Amino acid sequence: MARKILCVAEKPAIAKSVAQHLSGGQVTTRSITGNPYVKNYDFDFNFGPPWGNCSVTMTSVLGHLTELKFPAQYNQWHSPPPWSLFDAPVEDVVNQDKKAIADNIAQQARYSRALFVWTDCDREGEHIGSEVRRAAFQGNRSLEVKRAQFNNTERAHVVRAAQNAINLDERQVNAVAARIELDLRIGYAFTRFNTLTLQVMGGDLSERVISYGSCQFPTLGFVVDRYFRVKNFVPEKFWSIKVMHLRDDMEVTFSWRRHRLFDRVSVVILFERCLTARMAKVTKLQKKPTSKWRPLPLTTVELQKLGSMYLRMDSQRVMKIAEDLYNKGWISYPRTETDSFDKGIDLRILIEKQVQDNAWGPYAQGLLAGGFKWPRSGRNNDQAHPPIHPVNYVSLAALSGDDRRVYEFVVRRFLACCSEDAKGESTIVEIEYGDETFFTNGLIVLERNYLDVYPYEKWTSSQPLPRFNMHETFEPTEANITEGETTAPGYLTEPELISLMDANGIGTDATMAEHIAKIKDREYVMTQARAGGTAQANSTNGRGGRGGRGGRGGAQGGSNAGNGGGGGSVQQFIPTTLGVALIEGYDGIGLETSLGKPFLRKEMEIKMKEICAGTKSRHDFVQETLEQYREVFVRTQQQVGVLRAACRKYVFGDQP
DNA sequence: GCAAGGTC
Repeated sequence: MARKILCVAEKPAIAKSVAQHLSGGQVTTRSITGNPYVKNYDFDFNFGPPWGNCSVTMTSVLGHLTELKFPAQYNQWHSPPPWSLFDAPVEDVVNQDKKAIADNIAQQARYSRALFVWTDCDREGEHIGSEVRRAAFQGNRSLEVKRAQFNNTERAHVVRAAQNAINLDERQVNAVAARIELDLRIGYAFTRFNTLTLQVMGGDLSERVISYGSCQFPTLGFVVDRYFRVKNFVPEKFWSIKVMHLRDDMEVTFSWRRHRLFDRVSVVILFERCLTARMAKVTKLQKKPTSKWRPLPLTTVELQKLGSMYLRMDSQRVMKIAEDLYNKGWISYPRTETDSFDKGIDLRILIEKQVQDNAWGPYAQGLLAGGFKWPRSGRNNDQAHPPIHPVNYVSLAALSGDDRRVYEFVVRRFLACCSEDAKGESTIVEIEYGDETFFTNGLIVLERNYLDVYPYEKWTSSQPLPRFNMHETFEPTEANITEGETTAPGYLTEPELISLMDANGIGTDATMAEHIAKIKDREYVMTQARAGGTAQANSTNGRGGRGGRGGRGGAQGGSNAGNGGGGGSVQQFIPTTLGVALIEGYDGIGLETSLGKPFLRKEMEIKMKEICAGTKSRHDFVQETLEQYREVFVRTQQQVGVLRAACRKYVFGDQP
């Protein structure tokens, strides 16, 4: 065997399954000294030209290998002063707990011709690849470095990746290197500044760390923003017209096309015209097929949102359980942005494994017997992992409490994805009455399809509608003016917060739950059960004037959550006085790029993409961004009184 | 005593 090649994956599980596939099962496993998780796998593989048949050692890291740090002379908080961290030297060091892993790589590199990087195909993965390269060069400077491109560990795909390796993408490496540097400098500088300038105010502020992070602050900002919208909400009166008609012992309520108006006099005038007209006329009678779309393949963000909505677990708990289920081999990798299945994956085999279950087995059987439909494709693909799906069957009896509920959700969601949409027939009856238009909807659910295996969503037939004829006229049984008042939105719930973070590029699928936990831990926010225990998100905003059958039907792809089991009430986020003071303080500094808003972080994300596209250099990006934050820093220092005033007002309750 | 990002 002429050549030896070293392969390094991002995590042990990938190293193991890639080794299995490439070796065809002929593999020797060795433990390494100093780390219980990482293993070395030895086998032979033919990489094709120019490498040919090689002896391979496949190993892994555990995520990032190195960490960026300030030198020891910057360890004190007071001096050198916080602002010096903007251009202090930084050094890239191997974490103490990763030392053994780096040494293993260096050692294995010593007799290798080439290093093949098998980290995840995303930006962070590319950077981890560069960290691996550095470790390998410690053992062998003349190593050739290649990168395997793969986004799942299906056998043929892995073999193809091994035989078509490319080079590391230095642009992606640079983009991440810049992010790491910026997060470190800015995070440390503002954390020290906040803590030092506010702790001298004493009292409740004297002992705490008042951290700033490019993700934690915008996350807090969302919570505070909603809090003020609730607090400052002024109810507004509105009026509407409701028409009722009794026919064949069925009572129909027609809703007003205008929905509602905020001016009573206008409504009275329009209403009187209706009464004067006396007769209503059917102007539209439409029956049409409608459907409720089956869900998309499951991503991490969606799992976290729905876990909170359907299972009443906070996002950190859901992720912890999902990781557990993954490590035990029941479900696929739980951190993914991908919401479409690769054409290469054999979904039927995965469905077959679920046939043995008592609860959903028969449904899975039905899919195999002809009900199967290839899942919808969403727009997101991280090019690294497939959507979350069950990979092996485990009986619910073998799982405990919350594990059971998460596994069941993942399975049902997967089976629902592979099903037909629910089908129904919707009827719209529209009438003209005076100068106004009113309508009513009817819905008959004809085929439940995916809903049979996915009880988390509800779609039910409405009360039957009596028969109407086109152009017929009739005198409505009753018509009156209804009155209502807009209601305040609720405080932010976890699914809403995750949606906001996702939409604004705050954190990644793997870290969103951590940022939320962090601002709780720092006592910037607290959670509280929503009074009344109603399940739904907010937006009960002004339903006052709507009548009976309105609003049903045709809820395509909407997120109408059923309560889907899992009692308890929704948790909502309320900022503490400190949380409010920080956001209001920073907003009060008067820069449009307040640290409490997501804009700066969003801009960072855009510029990282530019680096990856080759239209911006790492150096320019770092300098520009540091300049932006330095300006915020200087202004904040000058106007530290504003920040302190906000703390006096909220934390100490002083009257301004 | 500080960040965010990987993963166990």
